[in-house]
Amino acid sequence: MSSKEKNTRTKILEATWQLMVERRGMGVRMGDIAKLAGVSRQAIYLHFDTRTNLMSATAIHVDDVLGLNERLSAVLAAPTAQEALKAYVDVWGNYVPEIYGLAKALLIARETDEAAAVAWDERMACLREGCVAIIADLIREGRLAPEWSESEAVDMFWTTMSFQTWEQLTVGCGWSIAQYTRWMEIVLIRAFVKV
Amino acid sequence: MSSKEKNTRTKILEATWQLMVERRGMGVRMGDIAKLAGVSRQAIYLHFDTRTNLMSATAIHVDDVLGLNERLSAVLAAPTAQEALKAYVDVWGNYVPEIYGLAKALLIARETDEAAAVAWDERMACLREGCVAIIADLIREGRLAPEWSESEAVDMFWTTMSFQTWEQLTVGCGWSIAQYTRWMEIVLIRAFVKV
DNA sequence: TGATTTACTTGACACTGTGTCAATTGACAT
DNA sequence: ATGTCAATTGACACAGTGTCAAGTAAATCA
Repeated sequence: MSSKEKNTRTKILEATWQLMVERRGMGVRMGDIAKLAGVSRQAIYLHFDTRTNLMSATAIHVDDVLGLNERLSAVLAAPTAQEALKAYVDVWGNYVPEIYGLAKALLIARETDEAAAVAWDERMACLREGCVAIIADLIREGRLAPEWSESEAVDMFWTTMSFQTWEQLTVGCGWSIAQYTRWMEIVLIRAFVKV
Repeated sequence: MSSKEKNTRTKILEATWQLMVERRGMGVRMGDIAKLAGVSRQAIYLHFDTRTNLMSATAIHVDDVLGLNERLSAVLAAPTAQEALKAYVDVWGNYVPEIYGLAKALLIARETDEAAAVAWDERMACLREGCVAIIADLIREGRLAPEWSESEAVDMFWTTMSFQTWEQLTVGCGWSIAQYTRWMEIVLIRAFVKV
């Protein structure tokens, strides 16, 4: 029953996803989504209270389908913290393009909408977990540069990995993903790993 | 004539500034600005085409009054590039709170509005100029870490100094300005200065 | 077979905030 | 007196979200 016939809810989520990616998160109206999903605009409101609600649900759906959690946590199995850090940057750097439009929309909605803020923070909390794990590993290996407290190191690591930084370097400065990961790894290792 | 009696244009700009700061850039309507400026809503449209236009003009006005350019370029007189870098982080870290609300609004408008994008990019170009100068000084002193190309170093420096990074560390992680400048200096010096 | 339920459609409408327009006022200059 | 400039007033168009009430069509149950 989960095979060919998608239910309305899923059709809406996937239409939203597609449009958000296509238009990089901009100018996606409820009516557009309804049309693409082959459903009436009001049907959307039968499943999602508000636009923001729909965006949050879509973000969760996408992370679910693409398996961000699995991808990120697989990385923590690396033999050393330093290798885990590098792999982490790789996974994230290559993941962001797949969610760019949606993430952008959520980030903008975040400023004016509580539900969007919660949805965004949940996504980013997942990223932060990996940062926590990697810094903890560095400490365990005795290789965290000594000036850092654990929490400050996590904050800085997480911030450096942020969506906005990714965006400014790639979209803003025209960097390739390869450039992003290369320099990111260098900066992070210099910042956190004792020489 | 420039003394006590402000002209309408200036009254509007200062009302906008005040409200943007008070409300951190959110929910500031044209009518609110008009009321605070003691002027009709339509008077605003006599001076500024659109809301975004007003925001851009306000941003320019504020940078002008606060003298960001002077503050930033004063820094470049430091004896060494490394000291200039530190001073640069200090100036910027302490400047951002003064423009936070307005910058935030402009950043959001940037996504949907060409004029806002231009205004924002102009502000950030000014920040970038300092980054260019400092990296150039480092090269002149032979102290830029050798893997960096000049342009990549500037991109990374500029991105690390970005408004969004400042925001995530202070507003998001609860850091003080002192924490921000301390760690920022450490990360940047490790990233760029040859040991 | 007919009654009820469930999911969706249709079209109209309220609301918010931006931007437009036309008619009007008051001050000041010639 | 007349013209002009800056601002006011109130009405309105427009876009997009969210609401509402009535209607339809298929599935489920008796």
